[in-house]
Amino acid sequence: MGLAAEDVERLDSIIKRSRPLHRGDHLFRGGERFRSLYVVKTGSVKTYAPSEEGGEQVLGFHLPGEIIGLDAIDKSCHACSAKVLETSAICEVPFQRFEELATSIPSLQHQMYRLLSKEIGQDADMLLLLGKKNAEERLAAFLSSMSSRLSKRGLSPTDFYLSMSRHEIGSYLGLAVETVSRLFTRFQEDGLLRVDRKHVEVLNLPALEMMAGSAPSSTHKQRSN
Amino acid sequence: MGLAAEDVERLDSIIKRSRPLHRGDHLFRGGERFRSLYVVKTGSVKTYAPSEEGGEQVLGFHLPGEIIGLDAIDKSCHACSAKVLETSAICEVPFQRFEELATSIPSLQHQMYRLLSKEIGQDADMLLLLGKKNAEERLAAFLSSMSSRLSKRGLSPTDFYLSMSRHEIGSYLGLAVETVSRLFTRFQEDGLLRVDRKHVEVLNLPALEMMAGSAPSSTHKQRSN
DNA sequence: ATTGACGCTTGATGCATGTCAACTTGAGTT
DNA sequence: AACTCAAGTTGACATGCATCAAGCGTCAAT
Repeated sequence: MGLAAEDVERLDSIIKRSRPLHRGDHLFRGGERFRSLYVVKTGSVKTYAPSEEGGEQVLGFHLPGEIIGLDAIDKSCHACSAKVLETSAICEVPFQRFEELATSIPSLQHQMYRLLSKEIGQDADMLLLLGKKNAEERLAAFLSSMSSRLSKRGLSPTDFYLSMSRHEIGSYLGLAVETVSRLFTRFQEDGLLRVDRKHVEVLNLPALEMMAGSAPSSTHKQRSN
Repeated sequence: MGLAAEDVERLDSIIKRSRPLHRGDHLFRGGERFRSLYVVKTGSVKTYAPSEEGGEQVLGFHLPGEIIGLDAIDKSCHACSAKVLETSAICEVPFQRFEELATSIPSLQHQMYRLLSKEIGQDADMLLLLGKKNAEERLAAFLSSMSSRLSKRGLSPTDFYLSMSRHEIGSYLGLAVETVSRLFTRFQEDGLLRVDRKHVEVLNLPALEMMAGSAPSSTHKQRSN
């Protein structure tokens, strides 16, 4: 991404590779001091805000190639927790060293700005989703997003396993588990998907994307505020 | 904020100050090329995503001291539009120059990371709000936020004018105008506020903050997913 | 194989909030 | 003043989705 080979090497040298982590392991917990960013190599991770009395709000799912912890730079302290959803390989990037390195490599610094900015843009998309879209559009958007993110990594955009539970999907999308379950059933009935537990086959990706693109399916429009 | 006087001067020298802008003026529109960040000096600005057929989703309100345009760094192109809500003084910071400057001032670079990170953290708060909170909690959170942001700038935390319409508040909070209106009325009946058009007096700030802090008021709890 | 726990699905019901409609108010214009 | 128009308020009604409840498949441990 526009870095000299020598710089890539320098960057590589500060990255820590840990042994594979397993389902349920934490990368960090809310309240801990922020030291490193984490990059998913393989597997998947969820970030969530533990709320009082056991409830939790899922803030995001992180697939290979994606970065975790950007929100903690500001306060030098993690506001959320990150938990591994399946056996995963994660790289740790000590932030202070990274920052020193970025100072001497302008193009790295620029990439970092872009990365942070991209995250902000994605959050804005999510805001729009939660603010304006109905249940059906939300799940369609979620599946479209999974599809495109996986295909970016060379995986099938139409055949994949969801490492998160229905409950976690619901929390992420601001829906009840039951609603998510019903929608999976409906999407299958409508010939959009074939679903078996965590295994999803997308049969009609364009239709899903259309649905996600804020075009209510029923003739009845709601939340047009 | 940890910058040498000399560096502050250098930063100052790249900032453009424009004549005051007026209600309805645009800082930029979605699709335009990204060149500068904007800092609100006085007044207020809203950012919004124009959707097809005239509808718009309000993405944020920006008060004095706050920065606009961070989401556009990634694609070098604005994804949303920014419109001035009242007569305002706005500073323009050409981003390319800023970036060059940051390269030679490590502490400025660090501040920039913090700024971007902070934005991400705030978006996460908003995600939580839209995903989990009911109408009452949302408006309480909105008012608490306005209160604290204004007081940071030395303005009254309990007596202020809202420069945005009820419709815009509704769009921002994912609620219908009517719901917002009813809530203002209810808050007033409950002795939390005194409201007259755009003028708001907060009579019981702690109660508002309590309400916003994801504690459902009615005994009936909902959206505990 | 049995048990238990958990995640998922499905149906029935209720409520919060969206939608529709009518009215009021305030601000600007003539 | 009288008029106009947008913004806000309020009431009546409709509905999408949460909630409650029950049942079922799956998996791990015994």
